[in-house]
Amino acid sequence: MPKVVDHDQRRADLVRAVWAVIGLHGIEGATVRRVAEQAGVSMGGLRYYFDSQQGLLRFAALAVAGNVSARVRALLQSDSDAANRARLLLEAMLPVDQERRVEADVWLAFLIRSRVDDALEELRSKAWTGTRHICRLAVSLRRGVAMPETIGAELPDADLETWAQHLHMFVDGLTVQAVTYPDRLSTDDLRVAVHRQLALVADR
Amino acid sequence: MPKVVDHDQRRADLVRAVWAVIGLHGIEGATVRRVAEQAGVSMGGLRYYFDSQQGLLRFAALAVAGNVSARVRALLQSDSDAANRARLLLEAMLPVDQERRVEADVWLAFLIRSRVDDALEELRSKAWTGTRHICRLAVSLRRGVAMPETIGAELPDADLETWAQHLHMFVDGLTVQAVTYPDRLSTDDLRVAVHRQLALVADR
DNA sequence: ATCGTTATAGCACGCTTGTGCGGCATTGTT
DNA sequence: AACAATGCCGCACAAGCGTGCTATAACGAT
Repeated sequence: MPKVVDHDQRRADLVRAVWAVIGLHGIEGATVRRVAEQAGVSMGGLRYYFDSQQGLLRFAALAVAGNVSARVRALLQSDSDAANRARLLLEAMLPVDQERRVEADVWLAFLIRSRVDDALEELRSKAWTGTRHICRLAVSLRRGVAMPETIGAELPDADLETWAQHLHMFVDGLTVQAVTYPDRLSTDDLRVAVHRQLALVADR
Repeated sequence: MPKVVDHDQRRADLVRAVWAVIGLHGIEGATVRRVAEQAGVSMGGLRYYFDSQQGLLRFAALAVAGNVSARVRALLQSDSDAANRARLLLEAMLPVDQERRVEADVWLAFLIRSRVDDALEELRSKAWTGTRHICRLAVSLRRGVAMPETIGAELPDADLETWAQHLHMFVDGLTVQAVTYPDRLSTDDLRVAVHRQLALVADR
């Protein structure tokens, strides 16, 4: 058996290259050649790990979702007070630092593309369900009611469910603005906005 | 003088073709050939009115902004009660019917692209200013204070300005969700969400 | 009816794209 | 040292792209 490399690690590197390229040139600028160059690999080398461009981009999109998911999972096992956990949950989805802004760039690019690219449809659907679930968790924490256990289950109180819906929209809006107007919405502004929105949820 | 056609009307037709293509295939699918075919024109015929693809797309994007702007202007001269006008102002920016969903598709596609396409930078900047202004108008109407006269001027009351900011994010989030999850957010849902958010602004 | 301007068509070119494929390099095993 | 499996390279090709350009059709003025 010859030369052995860590395939998972290699794929992770290539995915990071995809993110970098999308951050610089948008999703339509994420050509095979450019990704290969960014990764310091030849076209053939890239093709060895991803048999098609669509597969590469799909994998890169799933990796973003995986990042968010991992952060949320880690957070759910922490043990600070409820208000803080609610805030951290939302911030786990948002570009609260410079590195994460690229993540958000990539995410939004894929979300918009998913409207016309069937290969991303499952991702889009799961993204909605996941985000909504996290919003429900945050509302529950802020209101001191039991957190929903199964993903997809609505909150028993219709009013709280509405708050979760509004929080979901607010989060999406924040993402759009952070990505589109990075010079108008600093990471601090973003944090403050989340804090205030959660205060609204708690007050009423 | 020979064959005379209404250039503005012709351009408007071509722009509608651009919108249709973007709605079907996304902005990266908006090739010159496809737009020409959608408009029932040859490539040369299209080129007669737009000397470059970039010019065509840019014009199509500006036309969307023009639509919104026209609706808002018309609304500001109507004379229903304040709460209604506030609601209608926000709805003028949102995809509240099926036809307008395409408009939102196109708009969001351009907004995302503006991050990496310098030709759209001015558009992006003006979009932010305009949207924020409309949000300030809506807040003013709902709170019964004087509406700002100049675009770009912050509301005198810092609390109200914060509400305008949140409304702006909410509107952007609604747009994203209406575009990305049309089957999960009906136009009625959208209207209800706007109504509720404005009620929050009024209540405090 | 003729002319001259304008509107439209469509071909051709150079370029970029994704992908197929044959070959070379690398390295653990024998 | 020799082998063979694995990792990687980079060219070749067809398809699709934006755009330049020339020819033709349409039509108001004369």
